[in-house]
Amino acid sequence: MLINLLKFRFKNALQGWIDDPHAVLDLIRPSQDPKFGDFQANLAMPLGKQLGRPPREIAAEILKGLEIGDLCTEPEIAGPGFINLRLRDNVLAEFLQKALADRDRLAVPLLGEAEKKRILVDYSAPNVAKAMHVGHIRSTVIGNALAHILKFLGHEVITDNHIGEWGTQFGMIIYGYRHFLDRTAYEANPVLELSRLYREVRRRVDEPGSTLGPLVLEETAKLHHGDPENLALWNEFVPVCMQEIDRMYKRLGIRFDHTLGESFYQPMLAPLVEELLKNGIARETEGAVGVFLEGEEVPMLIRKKDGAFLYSTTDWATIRYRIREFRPDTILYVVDFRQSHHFQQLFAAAGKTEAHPPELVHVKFGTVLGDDGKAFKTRSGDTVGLESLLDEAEQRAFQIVAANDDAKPVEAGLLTEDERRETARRIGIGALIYADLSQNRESDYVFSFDKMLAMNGNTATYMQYAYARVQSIFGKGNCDPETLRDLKEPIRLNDPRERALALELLKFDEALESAVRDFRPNQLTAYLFELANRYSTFFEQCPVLRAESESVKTDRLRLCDLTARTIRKGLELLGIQTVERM
RNA sequence: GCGCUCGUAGCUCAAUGGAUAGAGCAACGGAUUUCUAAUCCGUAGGUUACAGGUUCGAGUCCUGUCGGGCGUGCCA
Repeated sequence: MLINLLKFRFKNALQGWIDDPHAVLDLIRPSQDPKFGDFQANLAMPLGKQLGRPPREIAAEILKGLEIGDLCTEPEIAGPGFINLRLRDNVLAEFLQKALADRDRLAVPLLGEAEKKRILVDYSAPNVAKAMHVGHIRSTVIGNALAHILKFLGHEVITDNHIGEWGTQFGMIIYGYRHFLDRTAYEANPVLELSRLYREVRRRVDEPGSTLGPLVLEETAKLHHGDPENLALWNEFVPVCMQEIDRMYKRLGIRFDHTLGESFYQPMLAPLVEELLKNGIARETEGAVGVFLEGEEVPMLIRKKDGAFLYSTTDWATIRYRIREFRPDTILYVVDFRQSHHFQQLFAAAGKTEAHPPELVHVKFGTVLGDDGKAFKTRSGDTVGLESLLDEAEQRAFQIVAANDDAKPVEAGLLTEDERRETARRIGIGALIYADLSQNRESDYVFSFDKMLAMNGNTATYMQYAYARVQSIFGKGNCDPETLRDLKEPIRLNDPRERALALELLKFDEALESAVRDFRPNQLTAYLFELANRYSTFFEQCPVLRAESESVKTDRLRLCDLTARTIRKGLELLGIQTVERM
């Protein structure tokens, strides 16, 4: 909001004597340091170079033509030619009032029709053969957050969970089921037993000198060819696995518009390969069928020599189906970076069959590592199950919630047992989601229970706490925030802490935009942390209910209300809930 | 071998080519008869792996070296 206004004014000032004002407008940014004002324009340096004149001279000239007096105090030229801008308090107040009055969007503008896109987000995509583990959480929470933010900004978003239930892993399970089944264990907990069978077969296949590999592949091939017995087993296994997976999504508060698994595309695979063979895009190679792509050493295989299909085949068919069915402008694949090469090939391949392929983006993320820097495993060599992680998060949160509640004076009003449990659930799950989202998604991260479930410092809890403290003020002051939202009196910002908070509140829209620009939710977590931080400082230094006058009190309450709503909306977009008391 | 990717404080991580590289944790020192201390204020901690280069300006871009991770036709 603020920055766009400034850009517009600069554009007008540059019009006429600069060829392409748009190229340099991105150099208007929030200041890194408050002493450089609220915003800084860094465009005089490159323009100076371009025009062969001293940057400070250029900056002065820009200022001469810049009509900005209504928005900012007198701009300063500093250093090599930075233009430092400080907004007038009445301008901040005006925007705060707009945000306060906007019940749904906090004055975050909706995208114009021209900028709107239809975006399909492919994320989570668990493998039903294996129990969901800590690695799955990344795709799930990142995809969910991106989908929410994109939608809030005005894009049309379609989410699709591309469940893995048709690959070689099923051959392993079927083979395991026939040879190593523990019937009692299966009846007690089928998913656990299937997942054990998977690991068991996997282990045996990987043993040196093992002859199991071909037998396992044969089971997969039989399934793909419609063998009734294997199909019957498949039909038995998938629903129980899906129940398990759905339970996780429910706990995480995640829903998909579509859940079209690999098997959904199964009927399209054979025709696709035939078509590609016929039109010469694919050809036979060493008994298999592959597509030879420019610049690639090896072909992308789409049919094995035993006739079974590969994930490239399914993914290709999926792209075609999505184009036909959803007509997306963009498809995002929120998938582990180790599949980079696969997507690179797939995207290139899709370009061969689709006349106007959508923009295809691999939103890749790093691996979850152990202390040793290797892919994360527990001591027993297993990955950490997602369910036990969720359980532990909630348990830890419960301990802290209960301890804090007990420590409160009785008159503060204790939580009921149910409230404690629900509060712990929101805080624990929130901590887990936040720990993941707050990292740059492209880096690997070292798994640590303590870090992932931490509830101090830069965590969701910190924001939930700030939110709860606002609610507490409204409760104690017996004030309905609704009564503050349409006040006409301008907000006065007399204290530097008030002003710092106000300025941050007005950057919400920019935080959202930067979170989707490079598909990095950590841009939003960083913003929310900064916001909560400024609120905490304000909270310490600026009494609200005991303010020196009624008008100061009202203005501070308005800041409190907008802070709470911004935090709640921000967390909600990340898939994290707030609590009224904690 | 080739390709991709990463290397930032003791640890975990930030930083759309912009000014003096920032947080959290850990450490140390302060603040509480509280509008909720799950907090705040402060101190300390850096040759951004190394060497060149491009640029008015480089943690960021380019080249090389060293080190890690991943990928490299019948898994996903």
